[in-house]
Amino acid sequence: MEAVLTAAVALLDEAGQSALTFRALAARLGTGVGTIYWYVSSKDELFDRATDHAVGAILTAVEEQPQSDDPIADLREMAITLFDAMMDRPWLAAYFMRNTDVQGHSLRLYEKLGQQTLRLDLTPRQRFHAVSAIVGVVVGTAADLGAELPQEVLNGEVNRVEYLSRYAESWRRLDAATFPFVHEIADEFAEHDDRDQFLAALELTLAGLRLQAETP
Amino acid sequence: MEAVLTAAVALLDEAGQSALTFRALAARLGTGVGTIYWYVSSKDELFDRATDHAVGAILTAVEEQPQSDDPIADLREMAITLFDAMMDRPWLAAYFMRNTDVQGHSLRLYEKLGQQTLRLDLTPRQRFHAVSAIVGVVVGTAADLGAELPQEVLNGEVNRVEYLSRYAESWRRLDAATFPFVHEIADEFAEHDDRDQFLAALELTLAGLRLQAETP
DNA sequence: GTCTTCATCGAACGACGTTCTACTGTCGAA
DNA sequence: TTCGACAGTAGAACGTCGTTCGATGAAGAC
Repeated sequence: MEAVLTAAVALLDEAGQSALTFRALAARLGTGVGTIYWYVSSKDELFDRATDHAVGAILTAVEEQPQSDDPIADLREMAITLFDAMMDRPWLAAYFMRNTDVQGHSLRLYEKLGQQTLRLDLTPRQRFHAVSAIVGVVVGTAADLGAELPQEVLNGEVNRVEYLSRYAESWRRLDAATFPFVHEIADEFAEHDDRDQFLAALELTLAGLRLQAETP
Repeated sequence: MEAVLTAAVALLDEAGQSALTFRALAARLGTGVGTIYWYVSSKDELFDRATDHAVGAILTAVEEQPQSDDPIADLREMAITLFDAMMDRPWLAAYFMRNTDVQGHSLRLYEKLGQQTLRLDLTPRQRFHAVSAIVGVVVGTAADLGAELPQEVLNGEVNRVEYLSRYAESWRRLDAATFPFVHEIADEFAEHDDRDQFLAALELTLAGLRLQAETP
């Protein structure tokens, strides 16, 4: 079981979601496909378990983070740790928190985030919505990343900026009168950093949350 | 071409992403699979075009919305319209804005949102990040919705609350000392409404944005 | 020695995306 | 009228995938 999961994670790390097939996994483990079905009842469950296996490492990293006197700062720190881990493993975003029966680590991580909101002056509902919003920002941004690049991931690192500039240029070619915003944005988009984009979105949510916690 | 797209959208509406196959589409149109490949070069492109086809209707709805004197209120209105459309068609979230070369309507919608930020006192980068964050909240929440229910969608409407309560109960069975947050949340989760959850997340982001636009 | 249980294996099935070749109709040039 | 170019159509065929199933081994219990 343990071996199955680490092999599955290795396949996902090496070549992404599409590389994790029962045949490839069986070949890597030197067994037959039927054997894997003895440990796992479907591909969805395989994904769930592999995801939770990887989340385990994130969880310990989050648990080692020292707690400050500002719950919102702690939430930021946790969200960033989670996001960074998902940048390394874009496939994580697609299955994170999808089935907490199987994903015990994910649930613990969710709990960890939620505990910070317990230190804020909020209603239970507000707390629930706050954590959902934060997880949404992390997973939403990371999920985009995972599916963004079509085939350019196979080539060198340079292709990303080239890919973005090609897009930016096609945007600049649009009529400036009907697309004023896209024009203004094109340069930003060409040089944009996914992590900055995530941090900005997170900051907006956290600012809103702080406001909510401070106003009676 | 037009017929292909409307048939594709119909299939997606009736039974979700997995129902849109080249064979099913061909059968519905009374043609062969090869014919569809004459109009569209891959399944990704089919999804992109079908998505943009559906976004067209959303775009006109958004364009008919009257403009108020508060750009942030207008942003809220647009985001809600987009989200509501995606609740009807959860498959939309997975492909929205994925390839603006093909998705002209999506780009126009993006532009529409961006134009509201032009009325705010922000830097271009802040505008870019703001629109990305808002689209992220909409698409992120809607994407969750689309993949949330495993087989329960096949049955009646009652199964959703049953499904949620089963989860909530398994959460309540956890140790109260190590899972204080999950315990507090369980009731909220059992009765939670996806739209409310989205509105709360949106409100946090918009509050943060308003703060950002007001502080020099 | 036999029974039961845990575990392994890979052939086989059906569905999928995609490719390929053959076919039909239409229409301007000769 | 004939002919070839060309826009569309059609479906068999290929390889890959998730999943199922019955056969097979291994190892302790009685």
